[in-house]
Amino acid sequence: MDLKKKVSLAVIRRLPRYFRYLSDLLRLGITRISSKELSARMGITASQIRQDLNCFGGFGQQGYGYNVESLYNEIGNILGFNNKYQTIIIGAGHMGQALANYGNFEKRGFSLIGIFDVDQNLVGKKIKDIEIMHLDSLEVFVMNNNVHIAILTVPYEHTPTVADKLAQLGVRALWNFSPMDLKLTYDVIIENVHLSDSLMVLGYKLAEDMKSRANIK
Amino acid sequence: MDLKKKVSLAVIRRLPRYFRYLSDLLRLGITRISSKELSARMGITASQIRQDLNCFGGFGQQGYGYNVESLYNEIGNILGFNNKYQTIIIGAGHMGQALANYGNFEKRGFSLIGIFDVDQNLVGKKIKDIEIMHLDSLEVFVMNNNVHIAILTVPYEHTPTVADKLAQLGVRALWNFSPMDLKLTYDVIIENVHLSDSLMVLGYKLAEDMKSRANIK
DNA sequence: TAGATTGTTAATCGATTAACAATC
DNA sequence: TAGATTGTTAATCGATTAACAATC
Repeated sequence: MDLKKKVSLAVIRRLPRYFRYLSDLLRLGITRISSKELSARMGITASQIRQDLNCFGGFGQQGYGYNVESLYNEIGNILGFNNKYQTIIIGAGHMGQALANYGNFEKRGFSLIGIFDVDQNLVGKKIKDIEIMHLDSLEVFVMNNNVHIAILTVPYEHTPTVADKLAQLGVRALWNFSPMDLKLTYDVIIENVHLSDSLMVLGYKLAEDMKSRANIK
Repeated sequence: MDLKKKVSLAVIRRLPRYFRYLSDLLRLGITRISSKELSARMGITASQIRQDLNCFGGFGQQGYGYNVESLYNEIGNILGFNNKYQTIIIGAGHMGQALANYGNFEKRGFSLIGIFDVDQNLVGKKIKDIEIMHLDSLEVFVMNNNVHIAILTVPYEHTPTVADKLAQLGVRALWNFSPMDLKLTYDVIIENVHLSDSLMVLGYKLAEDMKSRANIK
């Protein structure tokens, strides 16, 4: 049925970035933009911008460029901002609470409907009008609610167990903050964050930079 | 002086992952591993593993494979875990506090020496023995301390100003959590996290998955 | 109409994978 | 020595960039 070939993940990962730039342009009151201008702003080639966008359709017009607002809406659609995803957070530690408090997810279609933890001191506490529940009530909760996404911010050692349970209960996607690669027997969508990996890469870049500075001297 | 050509960022970004797997093997008491076995565990090709490692040196031995502990140490060295990086956090909101409380960074050489915010209700509060300071004291603090890295968890609109100031004061690297691409006139190392981009990609994957399921039915 | 800029094909570049001689 | 597995070169694959005809 779907004849067009799958868009590569490299392209998909650039979409949120396009969206942000278009959102900025919109705020600046700029109504049209050419791939060349956008290229200069974003620091990528105009060619890549046109290739990327044409994976999804011809949103531009020869001799004119792209209409900022309509392109903004198109990319929003592609990213699925019209969908509504029911989301829960597992692990109400510092990171879990930080994510719960981040308000911007809501307006992209991710609505938080539950937070779980095993710590009795946290259970009952409210974050953004959502009461933290005990992990024991997860099963019943998921069965009674259509949970699309679970955000995993649990300690390292509990990650595989919790992830497997969620998959088993039919949760479709996991946003994983544990520094661990999930290997599930169930078919679930996973997006890893691995913050510590990112910091280590920064450390590497910094070490390289310091080395090259030392060489110049 | 440095004749070997620069290792690509794609390779660097895999190093923390190798390190994690080796750390697991070490914990399991496994002393040697071949690229083939590691390949099976990590889900990447043995060829890629050997190529990656050989960017930095010949750590293996024909007919034997790699010694887990020595490879673990080598990668730790490459990632610069022996270096000590003095780190500060700008923005003591939920995310800033979550990062401050994350203990594992310390053992990778990132030591937290200061936290700053503009909110008077937060100033003076202690996180992990570090007192939150007012942003006004940033300048003096950076001049008196050798700050290598600043972690940026400030609101969107303040990001460019703060980033620029840090760069100007000589901070070498920024770990940026703002959903904004920093463009600095100063020469500073930047590693972006862009959590919301990651969530949007998850949303896209999920939407695709739901579409293909609907088609099968 | 002339100028601008897209959509798209072709060329290039870089990253991944395969193959195999070297060697433990 | 025979078997295993690396380090490294060559082949393949995919992603990025360049070029240009189509067209607004």
